[in-house]
This record gives sequence, C-alpha cells and structure tokens, in this order.
Amino acid sequence: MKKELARTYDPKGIEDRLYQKWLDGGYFHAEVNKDKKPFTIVMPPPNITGQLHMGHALDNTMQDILIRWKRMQGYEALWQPGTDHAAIATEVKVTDHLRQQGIDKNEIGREKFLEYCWEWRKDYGSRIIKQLQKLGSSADWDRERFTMDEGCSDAVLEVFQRLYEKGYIYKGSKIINWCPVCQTTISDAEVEHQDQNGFFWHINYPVIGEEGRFVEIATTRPETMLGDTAVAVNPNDERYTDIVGKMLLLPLTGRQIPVIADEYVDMEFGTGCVKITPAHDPNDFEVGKRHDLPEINILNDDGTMNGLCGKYTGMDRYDARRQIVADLEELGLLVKVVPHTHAVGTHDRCHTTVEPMIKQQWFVAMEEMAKPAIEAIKNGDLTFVPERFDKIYLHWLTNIRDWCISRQLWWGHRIPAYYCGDCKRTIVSKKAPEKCPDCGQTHLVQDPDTLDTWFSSALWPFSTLGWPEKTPEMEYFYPTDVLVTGYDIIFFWVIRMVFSGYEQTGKSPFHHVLIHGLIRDELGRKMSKSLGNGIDPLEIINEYGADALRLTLMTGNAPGNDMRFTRSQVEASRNFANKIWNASRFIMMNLPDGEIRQPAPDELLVADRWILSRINTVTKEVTENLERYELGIAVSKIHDFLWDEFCDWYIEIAKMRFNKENADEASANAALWTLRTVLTQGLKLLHPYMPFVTEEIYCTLLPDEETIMTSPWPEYREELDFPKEAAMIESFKELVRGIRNLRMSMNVPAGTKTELFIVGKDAQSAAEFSAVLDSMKGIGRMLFAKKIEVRADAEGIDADAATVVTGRVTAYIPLNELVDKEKEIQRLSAESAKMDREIARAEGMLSNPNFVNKAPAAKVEAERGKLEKYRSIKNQVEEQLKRYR
RNA sequence: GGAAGGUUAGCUCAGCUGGGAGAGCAUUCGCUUGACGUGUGAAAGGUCGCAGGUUCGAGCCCUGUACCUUCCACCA
Repeated sequence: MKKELARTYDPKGIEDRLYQKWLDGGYFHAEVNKDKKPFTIVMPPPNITGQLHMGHALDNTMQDILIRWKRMQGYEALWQPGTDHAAIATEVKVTDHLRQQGIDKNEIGREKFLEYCWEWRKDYGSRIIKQLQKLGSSADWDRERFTMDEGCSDAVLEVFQRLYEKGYIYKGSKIINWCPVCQTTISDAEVEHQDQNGFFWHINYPVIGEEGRFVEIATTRPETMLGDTAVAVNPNDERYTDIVGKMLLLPLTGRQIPVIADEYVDMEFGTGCVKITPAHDPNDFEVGKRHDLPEINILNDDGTMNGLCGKYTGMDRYDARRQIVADLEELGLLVKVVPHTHAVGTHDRCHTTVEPMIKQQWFVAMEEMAKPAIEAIKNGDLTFVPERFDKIYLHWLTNIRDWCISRQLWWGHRIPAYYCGDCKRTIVSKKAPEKCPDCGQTHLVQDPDTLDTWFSSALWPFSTLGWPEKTPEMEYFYPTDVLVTGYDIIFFWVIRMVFSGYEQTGKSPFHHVLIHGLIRDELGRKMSKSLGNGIDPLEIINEYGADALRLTLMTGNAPGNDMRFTRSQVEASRNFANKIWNASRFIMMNLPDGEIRQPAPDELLVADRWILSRINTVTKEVTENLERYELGIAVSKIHDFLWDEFCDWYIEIAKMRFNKENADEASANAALWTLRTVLTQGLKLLHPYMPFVTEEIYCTLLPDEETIMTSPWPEYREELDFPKEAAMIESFKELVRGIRNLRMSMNVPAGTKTELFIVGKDAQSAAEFSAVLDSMKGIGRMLFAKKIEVRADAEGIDADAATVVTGRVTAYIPLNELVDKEKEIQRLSAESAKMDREIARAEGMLSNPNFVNKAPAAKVEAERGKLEKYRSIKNQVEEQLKRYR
C-alpha cells in the first residue's frame, strides 16, 4: 500500500514523533566499538539556569550536522552532552528566588542553601536539555553528565590535588578583582572594561616641613586616598628630584607618607605625581612591593568603607568619594576637577564596577601550563577554523596571568584544602583527612571557598569520559575531534580546556576548534535580555519547524562571522522544506504499486545520466565542503541542486515519461528509478541539516527502511560521471530558455503551440540533439511545440520563422503573423553585435602570448571553447539575418 | 595604545587554491503547465570603500588610506 503525503509540509506533530522514534531506536547512542573509527564532539554544557537562545541553537545545529554526517559515514559518532552547574549564575538565581519567598541565604546557612540549589537543578536542569531536543539534537543522552556529578567532581578534586602537589596551585595574598555586589572574587577573564565618563580630581598633598609647598596628584578614585601609603614620581623627573624622600601629610587622615621614585611613573602624563594605593590597584601593588610599602585595605566586602576610614567608615564607596571631594574642597586642597573618560573594570555578569583588592586566594600558576597550549597551535596539533582566531588565542596565552580560582560562593566544588586549627598546617587532599598529619589533632576545617565554575568545565572533554579512571571510553573516544563554540568563550573555556588537557592527559582535548559568531537581530544588534530583542528559537520552531530554523542558521553563515536573523530567511527555509516535500509527494504519487526495476545501463536516457552525474558531483563537493567545515557552502550547494536542477529541470523533463499516455515501460521505469535514486541521495545529503523532513520523506518513500539517520552517506562514483550527457542537457536548457525569452518578447500567449524545426550547426550536433529529444517523451510541452523536427539544414523552412540560436543548434519557429520582421532583425543584430564583442574579447586573450604561455592549459582550452561557441552562434545569427533580408 | 573583522545589487549576506560578479528577500512584468502560489518563468539592479602596486589577468594577493564593528590593554 502506497503511503501518501499531505499537501503542504507541516512540521507540527511530525518532529516530536520522529524524535521519539530516534530515541526509542537508540540511534543517538555510541559505544566503544573497535570495528569502527570513533568521531567525538563534546557539547559545550549549557547552564542549568539557562533557557535556549539563538546562540545555543546555532552551536548545537552545527554540532548536530557534523555528528549526523559522521554517523552516516560509518563512524562511531559520540556527541557527549551535559550541563554546567554555573556556580555564580545559579547561586544568584537561587538566592533571588529564596529572597522572594522571604528566605535569607545567610540565615539558613550553607547546607540548607545547597539543598535548595540541588532542588533547583532537579527542577530546571533538564529544561534546557528538552529544548535542545526540540532542535533535533542527536546527542547521546544516555551519557548526559553534569559538572557536579560524582565523576566530574572526582576529576575536579583529582586535578586540584595534582596541581597543588606540583606547585601549580598555590594560595597567596595578591591583588584580585572583587565584585562588591556578588561578594566574590572573579578572574581576569570575567572583568569587562567599559569606557565611562568620569573625572580627574587634582588634589594637593602638603609637603611636611615646607610651608606652602604641595605635591599635586590626580586621581579618578579619590576615596582610595585613604589607603595611600606613598606618592611616586619618576626618578628622572627633575621637577621633583628635591622632594624624593620627603614626607607628605595625607589629607583627611593625618598620616604621613613618603615621596618615592619609581620608573613606573609616566612623566608626561598628568602632573607626573602618582598617589600609591597598594591595596587597591594592581600597579600600585607592584610599586608597593618594590618599595616595601604598607598595604592598607580600606574597603569592606560590600563596597563600603571599613573601620580604618575614620568619619567615612560605613559609607558606600561612592558616597565616600563625594564626601571626600567636598571635604578636600573645604580644606582648599582640591585644585581642579577635569572631565575624563577612562576604562573601568566591571563584572561581566552584574556590571558592577570591580574593586581591586588584596586578598588571600587560591591561584593557578599559568606560565608552565601555557607552554604546551601555545606549542599546540604552532605544531598543528590544534587548529582553529577560521585560522585567524589563532592570534587571539596566542595573544591571550602569551600574556596570561595567574588564574584566581577561589570563589566566595557555596554552589560549586568546594576547595579540598583543610586547615589544622591547632598547628595551622594546610592539607590538600581529595578525601577529607581525619586528623592533622603533623600534630595529629582533629580540629580540621575545610576551606569555605568553592572553585571557579570554569575550573570544572576545563576538564569537560575528559571528565565526561570517565577520567581519571582509565575507562574504555577515554581510550576510544579521547581526544575528541572537533569543538564547536562561539568566539566569545575562547578565553573562558577553550584555552583552559587545552592547557588542562595537555597537563592531565598529555594531549590536546580536540584537534579542531570550529568557531562561530553571534546571532544578531534584524538591526544587527546583539540579542540580549536587557534589550529584550532576543528571538526565541522555540517560538521559531513552533511556527516554522526545527528544520527551517536550522537551515536559516546555516545559510550563508561563514565560520567566525556574526549573522543577522530575519524572519524572511526563516520563511525561505520553510519554503524549501515544503518544496522538497512536494517534489517527494509528486514522485511518490507516480510510483507504481509494484517494484521499480533497476534499469540496465542502456535504459538510462540522456537526462537520467545528466542528473545522476550532477548529484554525483554535488555529493563529492558537499563532502569536501563538510570536511573543511564549510557548512554554509555545503548546504547552499544541496539547496541549489535540489531546487534548481532536480525540481525545476529534471522533474519537469522526466514527468512526461510516466504519464498515462506513455506506453514505453522501460523509459517510465528508468525515469522513476532515477527520480527515486536522486531524491534518496539528495535527502541523505540534506539530512544533517534538516533531519526531520528528510526522515519523514525517506521512510515514506522507502517503507522498508527504518531510518535515514543510519543510512550510509553517499559516495562519489567515477562511473556515474557523464560529462557528455551533462553538456547535452545544458545545451537543451539553453534552447528552452531561448524559446521562452523569444515568446515573451513577442507576447506569444502560453497556449499557442507552434512547429519547431531544429538545425544543428553540424551533423554531430544534430544527431546528439535528436537523441536528447528522443529521450524526452512529450517534451513538446516544455518547448511550446505541437511538432518538433530535427533537420539537416534550413532548406524549406518558412523564411519568416523566428529563430533561437544556441551554441549547438538553431531553432526555427514559424510564428507567421506574430513575427515582426523589423523587430527580429533588430534583435538578431543586437545578438550579432554582442557576439562580436565576445569574440573580440576571447581573441584578444588568446592572441596574447603571455596568456597562452603562462595561464594553466585548462583555462586556455576553456577560452578556445568559448571562442568557438561564439563564432558558431555568430555564424548562425548571420545566416538568419540573411534569410530575413 | 595594540589586534582582528567588515566595507560586493534597494536590504541581509555568500564568493573555496586569482581566470567573464552570485543567492535570498524586496521591486517590475508574465503564468489556473495534471507536486508545490510556501509555486513558476523572466526583467531590472553592482566603477566589489578609496588610492597605488604585483600579475597575461585582481572582489580575491601586497602597500597605504577612510569609515564601521568587535576584542584585548594596569597611564594614575
């Protein structure tokens, strides 16, 4: 019983049904299989707090395309999925959530809070996964992991201990970035520099012992003067040589601070005098170390002034700034206020201005670990697509500073460091020690801090495969093949995975990094929550289908480039799905109830060979494009082939062969066989991009097949290359277009059918064309002809007939009274003149010895071919003009 | 202050190793052709930012330049 398809493709219902079928079939699951080659992608784990956005949709579509393609190619294709605990993002969300219920995080305490977090993860952790599934993602959900599950946590502790023992993890008192709102440290990568309009406040510091003499400093953060412990000048600055070593009276505090000389000071900038606040500025910190200056922390963790700030104690940092400026003005020490734009460090998550502070924190020493990661690019173990991201990667790695990994958060991996309450010793151990190995006491307290969320995601490519255990999965699937991600997280994630991979496994965790850009809105703006301009992928899927969304995201998208998302593109994608659907529907409507025979080679007609040859070529090119990660180019080739060549030409040419009037069984069978073969192959090529519609058609078309998902990827076959037939069909298309244009220009009604005489430019062309036409039953309809006749010459054809000239043949169309001879002469003269120009151009090139000698032979040959064709057309046009005159 | 990317049709963008400028959308003019109007046939529309250079030949390579975007950056 033949199955039938609906009149238009409606993805609703079909998608969910097929996805469930795939899940039930276990097609997404990968196993260690020594008989197959592995292909592995680890999915960038979405946050458990996350909602699917266009970035996810793009990222996962690309991965799904690669995985589906490789799976069809016969690889054991593992797409390893999972979610990220997203330490700070989740903690903030849960805290807010609790606050709304009147629950204070600090009152309920750590344990209780973590319970709420786990509950949150239970409620929302699978939401994003379900959304990824709506997209059609064929990840191996049986292997879904979570950065805080048992295995991943074990990997984290293992790495911490190893790096600590190696001396690469250390605890130290350094300047860190502090977010007063989130009340935690953040890494350098999390600091966003924003240009802000501020001021330069010029302040006089009185020189002690020299009445009326001042040192004028300029600052953008006047409140930090409370923590000043020196003023620095350049040692070569003659203006200040005499006061170096003298003491200044720090206004508002009564403290005395020295004038020191340090190369760090730029003589040209500002007044040449710099206040030094070692506890609240990274540069000043370094200066302070060199000069052994005291470090005075003046801030509380919430950004208010601390107990060392006298009357300012307890004030918010900005209130204190205003008050201090006012007080200085009153004292007559404020020289001037100059507007000044400068880059301010802000927390990328909450956009609060970050305060540099000295704190005791845990760090990862980066210098040694960065080396193999740098080397990886240079020796080709790791490549970026596109390559230009090499530079960004290398620049960051070569300027890397130690990574501050401790966070004052509760949700995350707790640092496995324990402090002996008695002898103060620090013990780092995966397992909590029972007693202090030094003094034997049991008063051990674990460090309260947790690790930067990226510390665990840095291990993701191998922690998910069972590392540090020597699992078969590690052995087989690792290193992974390609990582797909956006350029915005190269620093956060890609780099940290690479150096962690080398350090822990001795290998780069992946060979290629395929970088994509951002999806922007129709106006080119970033999609963001605050702008409210985000387009919800789920809404698009609901309205147009997942296939349409996927195709839209891939069309015209070049690696690393941003793209705009427009509804008109989605509509075009949906239309394509419908086009394929209808072509398939048409083919299926015409399939016989019984079997289609595989035609004998000589039963395949010219057009059949042409389209088989074309899809053979397209298969080759598409595969090559995919190998180079040119996903956008590949899909446009599939799209153009299926729509323009297969639907608009081959189906039109072939359809007459199997209508009811055609009694030629062999011809009908060959046409149907070719249609089904080419469609099947086209569906396969398209499947990675548009999995749902292709699966639905494939399984209806071939009822014995279980799924297209695991069907073999088509391969190029040399014996299906038919260049001669391809050229013949191109010539036929040229004629059809010519006739259409002619009729259009003469306003011939579509219903008017004519006689059509075709004369070859030589005997061979005539014979070939004759063969082409013989192979096209009923093709007269396409040519608007009631009778077609191929002749040796134009003898006896009505001299008034209109003509269409192509490279190989001239068609004569007796249109009688419809022909305006003068207009025809005009038209043909114009054509003749055009050919003259083309001939001149080609002759010019070919008479240039430099071109003939230096250009590749194929190019020269092609040019000769063109010249010949133009000459032939020119001759035929001239012949025709003679007839008219 | 450094770096990367962009500048191609009205709009959004492709253009792979240099060899006669492409797509989608929009516009204009046709088509009840027995799969599809979510269709179909055509037309119009570009000095490929500007100036040099290399080359037989440049949208593509080199140099400079203008504008836009983004990233990095401890001049207080």
